[in-house]
Amino acid sequence: MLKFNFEEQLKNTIDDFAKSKGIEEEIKFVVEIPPKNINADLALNAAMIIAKKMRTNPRIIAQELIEIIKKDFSNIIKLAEIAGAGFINLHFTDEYLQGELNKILDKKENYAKQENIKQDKIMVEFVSANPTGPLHIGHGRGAAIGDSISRILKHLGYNVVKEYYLNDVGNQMNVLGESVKTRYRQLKGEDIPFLDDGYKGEYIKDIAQDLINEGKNFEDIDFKKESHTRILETIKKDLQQFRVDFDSWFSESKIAVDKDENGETEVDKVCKYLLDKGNAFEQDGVLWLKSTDYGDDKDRVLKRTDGRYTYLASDVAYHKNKYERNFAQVINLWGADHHGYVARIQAAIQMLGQKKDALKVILYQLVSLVRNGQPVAMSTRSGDFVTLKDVLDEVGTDACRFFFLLRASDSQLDFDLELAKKQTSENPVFYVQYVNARCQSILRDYKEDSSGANLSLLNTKEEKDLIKKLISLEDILLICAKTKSPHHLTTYLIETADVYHRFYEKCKVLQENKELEKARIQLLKAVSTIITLGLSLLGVSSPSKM
RNA sequence: GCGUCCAUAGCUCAAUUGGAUAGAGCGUUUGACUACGAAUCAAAAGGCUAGAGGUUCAACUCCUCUUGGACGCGCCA
Repeated sequence: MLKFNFEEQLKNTIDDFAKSKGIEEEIKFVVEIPPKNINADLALNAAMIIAKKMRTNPRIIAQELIEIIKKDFSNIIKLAEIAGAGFINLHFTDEYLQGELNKILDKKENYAKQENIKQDKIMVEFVSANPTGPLHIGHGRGAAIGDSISRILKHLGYNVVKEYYLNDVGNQMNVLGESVKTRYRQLKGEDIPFLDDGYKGEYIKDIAQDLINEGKNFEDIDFKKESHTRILETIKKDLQQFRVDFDSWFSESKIAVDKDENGETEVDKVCKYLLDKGNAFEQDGVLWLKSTDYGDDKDRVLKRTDGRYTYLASDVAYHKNKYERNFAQVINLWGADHHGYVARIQAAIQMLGQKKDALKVILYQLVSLVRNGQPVAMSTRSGDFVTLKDVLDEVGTDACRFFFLLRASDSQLDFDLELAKKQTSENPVFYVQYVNARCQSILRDYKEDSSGANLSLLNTKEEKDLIKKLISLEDILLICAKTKSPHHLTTYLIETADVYHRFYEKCKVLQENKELEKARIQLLKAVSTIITLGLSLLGVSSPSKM
């Protein structure tokens, strides 16, 4: 724990200092891990901010601040120096680094858990693919991101619920049933045309064929129900293979079909509520949501002339339900093709009395499949998309998840199937997993007790760099939580692997000097802990042999 | 036409959300296995951050315009 812990500790010191200079406002300084080309453990920008308010030279302020830091934090900071325009660069004492290393060794897989975190309930809603077909590769990216954010938040100590919203009512389910029914009849030899707007994928025929094989009477088959159930089973199986499990499956029928004692659904009620509050209005036989009041560029239809509700109406009721379940924060993962939807749902939750930031929508860009640098067709003529399962069967869950988590969600992702399968350093998954394999190959043959090793013997540059890298995991997780972006963790693991392999080249672990050997064994244990923990938060395994 | 996101090394992408000399991996070139796993390491080359203005001590990051891409724009879900 480098940055955030230290920021906390410094806050009072800096505020007092600012007050002594006659500044009453809060100083919004940051402590950061400096760019790679800077030789320092942490950098502090407070002097520049204070100097700006005082209209004076930041380097003078920095010098005064340095004296105070040296005095107050001598146990943590061994060197503080001015750099650049007025940055204060800080270097940790060896004792501090060893202490943090010990924390990793003590806490093991519980390292970086936060003790004083707010116990707010957070919901992460993701995938939520319609049960009209198997998950495709795009759903996979959403699943990986949503699941990893949840794992990270959970690890830090938040109370997280992962939910899948199931759009299992509405016309699409009828179309699904009819599609299967038509295929069934065609397979039975009837010469009938397929539906114009039916689902054309091969999986529809597969379901029809299964139903035929089961030999039930045509009249007895509820095609809609059978199709829905079977597809949902497939989705659940795929998610299981992808190591994604949901805490909760929320069916749209709960809010759009189920009625209370007055014969009203949740959708009926929320629309009435919005109408009463003046957030909705009727015009030309249509019920409109006045979303322009909250920044949307058009008002949106809630209820059509034929009396049926739109998808939006369900979604508003669904979000109302989320907040009724006391989620302080709601995170939704949507494919970027739904971006037009953000403004209206943001508008809706504000009408329901929530603050705008009670809902965070993470949009992820679509995935392009590539094989050896050449684009792969994403859908076939028959209407099948490349399914998540196909990709999982080909490259494995580890590689698939890691690749999805490699990039920021708002950048388009090229997924190279051949690269993901490679077992060389070109493939970052193996590069990182190899670290643990190397550690374990030494550790499993080491029979002595290394606890109580003298960690101060770890004093080469490679060893110290490695320790610093390991103990910054906590900061990385906090950054991931703050930005809701797990890719920082992926990048961190690759960097950590890099630092480890460098250490490994330079510092032999097993050797004559038994005291140093012990200390390095302890370091290996810490590396193994951090890599395993980090990968597990991405949902990736870390085998001890590869 | 309107809107959202994007444009960074040959390629794929980072840059801790306004901070220092813009970093990685791959690819390329050159080295390192009679030491714990060479699935590795060391070194080099590679950049006017698409272009033009602006805001400020400080801009890849914020604002305006231009160019080029992806995706939206239904009383579909």
